Order: sequence, then C-alpha cells, then structure tokens
Amino acid sequence: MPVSASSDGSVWLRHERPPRDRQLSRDQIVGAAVPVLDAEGHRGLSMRRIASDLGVTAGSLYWYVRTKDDVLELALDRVLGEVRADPDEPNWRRGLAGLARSTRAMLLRHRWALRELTIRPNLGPNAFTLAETGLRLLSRAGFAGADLDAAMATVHDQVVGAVIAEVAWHDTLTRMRESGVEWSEHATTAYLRDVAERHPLLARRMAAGRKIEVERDSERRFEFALTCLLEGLAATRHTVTGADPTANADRLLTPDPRRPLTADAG
Amino acid sequence: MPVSASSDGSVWLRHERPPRDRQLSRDQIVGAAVPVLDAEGHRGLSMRRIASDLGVTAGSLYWYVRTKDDVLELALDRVLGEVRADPDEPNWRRGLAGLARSTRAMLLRHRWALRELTIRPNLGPNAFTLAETGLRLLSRAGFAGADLDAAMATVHDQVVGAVIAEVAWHDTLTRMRESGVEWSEHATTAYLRDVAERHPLLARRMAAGRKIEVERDSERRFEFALTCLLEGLAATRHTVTGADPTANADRLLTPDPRRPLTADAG
DNA sequence: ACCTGAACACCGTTCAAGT
DNA sequence: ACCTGAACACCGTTCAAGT
Repeated sequence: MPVSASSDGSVWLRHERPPRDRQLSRDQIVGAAVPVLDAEGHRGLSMRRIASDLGVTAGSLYWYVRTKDDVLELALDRVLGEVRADPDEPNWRRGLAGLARSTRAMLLRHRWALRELTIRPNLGPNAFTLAETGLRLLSRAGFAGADLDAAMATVHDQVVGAVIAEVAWHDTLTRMRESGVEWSEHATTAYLRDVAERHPLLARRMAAGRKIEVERDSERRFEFALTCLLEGLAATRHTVTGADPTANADRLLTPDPRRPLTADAG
Repeated sequence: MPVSASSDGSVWLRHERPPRDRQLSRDQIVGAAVPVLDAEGHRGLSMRRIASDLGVTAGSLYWYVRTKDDVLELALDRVLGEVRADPDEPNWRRGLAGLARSTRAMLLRHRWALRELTIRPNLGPNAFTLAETGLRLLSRAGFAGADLDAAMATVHDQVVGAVIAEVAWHDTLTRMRESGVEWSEHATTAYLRDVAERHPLLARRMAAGRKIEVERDSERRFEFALTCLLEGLAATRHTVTGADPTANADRLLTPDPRRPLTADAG
C-alpha cells in the first residue's frame, strides 16, 4: 500500500545531504517546481514532470526529498520570501496592513501556495521571519502574552480566509467562461429564481451585483475586512487579557460552554 | 487524458434523473461518502470505495453524478445542514457568534468539509440558508448595500481561516504523536534554537506555550478573534460605506494603489 | 553516493456490452 | 434506463541494479 501520509516531522528538520557526485539539489528541485505550479497548479505538478524538466528520472528526486509533500513545503517557503513587510514601521496599523496586502498579492501570484499555507504549520525560515515581523508590529500596538499570539493569528487567518474566497470565486468564473457556460443559462436562472424566493436578502444582493464585478470587488472587500479588523484590534487591545480571556468575552457574548471537539486525544 | 477539471457549472444546476430501474440515488451516494470522509478523510474516499460500500460498480456512480467533485459538493451541503443558527436572535452579536461557533463545531466534526468549503463557491440550499441568516443578523446590525456583503464575507472568512489553522495544527500534532516523533528530538531543538536566536518575539512565545497546550488554546483564540471582529464591525458599521469605501480606509490606512492581480481576464 | 528503469499498487473516468 | 467489467492514462513511491 502506498504510504502517502506526509512524513513525520518537517523537511526543515532534515538536512540536505552533503554533496559529492550530485547533479541535483533541493534548490533546483524547488526551482523547477514553482514555475510548473504557477502555470498549471497542483494538477500540473508530478514528480515525473519535475524530473523530466531537470533531465533526470523521477526516482532520483527521492534522494533529495522524502515525499512530494516535501517539495511543496519547500516551494511554499520560497514564495513566502517574496512577501515584503517593514517590521520597523512606526504606525502599527499601516505596518500590518502592508504585511496583509503584500501577502495577498503574493498569494494571487502563486495561488497554489494557499493550499500549502493552510495544510500544515509552517516551519520554513521565511515563515518565521514574517511571523516575527507581525509580532513586532502587534507588540508595538500593545499586545503581549497570549493575546499577542491570538492577535497575530487573527490577522493571519483573516488574510488567508479572504484570499481563499477570492481565489475560489475567480477560478470558478474563469472556468465557467472557458467552458462557455453563462450565468444566464436556463437551469441556472431557474435555480436562482427559486433560491431568491426563499431568501430575500440574498436575492437583493444578487440583483445588486452585476456578475462580472464580483471579481473587481475582491480588493474592496479585502480592505473592508482589514479596516474592520484593525479597528477591532485597536478597540480590544487593552480589554482582552491573556490572563482571563473570558472576562471580556462575557461582556459581549455568551461563550458556548461545550468542550472543543478535538480534545479527544489528551 | 483524464479530464478532471471540475465540471462547468455546479451539481446544483443539473437535476437528478427521474427514476426508473434505479438501485441508487444521489442521496445514497452522499450517505455512503460522508462516513468514509469523516473516518478516513479525502485520502480514504474513492469512487471504487463508495461503489463497493453500496454494492455496485464504480462506473455506475457516473450515472448519477458527473465527477467525484460532484459527490464532494453534495456532501458539503449535507453537513452544512448541521449548522444551527437563529436568524431572529435580537442581539446580532450573539446571533453571529452562535453562527460562527456552530460552524466551527461542524467543521471540526467533518474536517474534510473545510477543503470543499474553500475550493469553490457554494451553491447548495443549506449554504444559501446560512448566508441568509448571516445577512439578516448583519442587516439588523446596521449594514446595508455592498457593506452588508463585505461584512458577511469578513465573518465567514475569519471563521474559515481560524478553523483551517486549528485543524492544520491538530493534524500535525496527531501525526507526530502517531509516528513517535517528539518536539524534543535533537534535530528539532537544534533547528528551533537557531530560529529563536534570530527571532526574539517568536522565541519568547515558543518558550511560553507548552507544546501540548497548543491544542487547547484553539478555542480561546477563536473567541479572541470573534470578539475582536464583532467589536470592529460595531465600530465601523456607520463609518464605512458601500458608496465610498476608500474614504474610511484613508482615515486608517494608506491603501496600496496597485491593481488587483487577478484582473487579467477583463 | 547518486541515478536509472522497471515495477507495484493505486487513482478517476470512459465505454462497449449486457439486461 | 441503468449497471457491469474491462480498459486507458495516469499517479507517488520503492528498489534492485548499475556507475
């Protein structure tokens, strides 16, 4: 049976072998993989493809890398290196907004990276550098302790979540255009009319947005979320505390007392 | 060549054939797929597996469904039906928080659904119902027009982003435990010591969090983000306007004038 | 030490042929 | 109309054998 469960531990913990007779290196492998991913996505990338682009056989890649997953993990960190952010920006909001926008731009250039970014924690050097930058800006904003982590995670998750949705829509529209399907198709309109009847607010929004604009609205939406999030961070930074996070939550919400469903392993 | 690009249009736009001699239905197919997905994830699900669980041949599934992707799209909507939310909750914050928490709980029960939820826009009936609920709560909060959409998207993206990160961590820890790898392994500590030297804030956080607790912190983090987001929404609902979204952004940030990188198709 | 070439054990999807 | 069974064109990964 093919053991494709990704390796125990991360590539970053396994050193590249010291050279001798090599024709290859991890760097070259990543260098071959990234353009293929950019052009054809995950579907276009196979070990055989990387190998043939490098003039070798698929099997030989396994001398440098343990699984295909390793290749993707390395490729992710390479493109994370393209993100620009200034850890010393005195205005923390501006700094975080810059980090967020630069991350979004990178993810739109390398859509495949989204999957890698979300499938496992990220232990590459560039990932760490970006995390440090974010933490620096947020600690300047007044966050510390557990709240610092939580604030960082919140910003990161918002960016990732937003770009995921954006890319999903964009890809779908592209695919529909390519296959000649139109929103105005009979089945579609019939289905949507049905939906509209049951869901008035949804119907109003569907009527308002001309379909093509969906694409253009993405950036506006991203900025909205960013504004909202930074405003929220600014508002809560002194009220939410790492020591007793529920105190503030109670003020606003009634937290669900249910235990987290994942805690079945402890 | 195997055409695996997902179908033009969505399953929801193609009606199930009228019955005659059937042994199967879309419902049964989904009913077979979901438990497999829950137990073994995407890796465990194959068309052959579904078929054999139903006592038929793989090929016959294609009479009801056009691709494996169709099956997953249907399965997603089924589990979306498990999300509970009250559109008439008078306190919009409480209502949205409830929706968010119920969504998170569902996604933790059906981890595979995260991928489906993020890979394409969602056109199933349960997805629409949930969207309508969210819109209702947010319109009660004072949002309208384009801002209503943006606010809805912001909440959705935050939930999705947060749960993605949570699941990624959880899976990684589980995998490491299963394969007997420990955080205290030589290579690991050496690598992390190296990282710590270069990244002081990261180092401080790594020292603070005992590794096992990472898992338990997820819920706290989720609540933090939720609090922060609702606070941000409350603060911006009257200042950000659909008509001129940049006006408010300017007050806080300097938006990047760069065009969205996706607009290459218009 | 590094790479080849062939093999293994899978996939999703298609399609003639049966009933 | 619906299902079977076999085939097609792929995968990632392994591993003896070569150099």
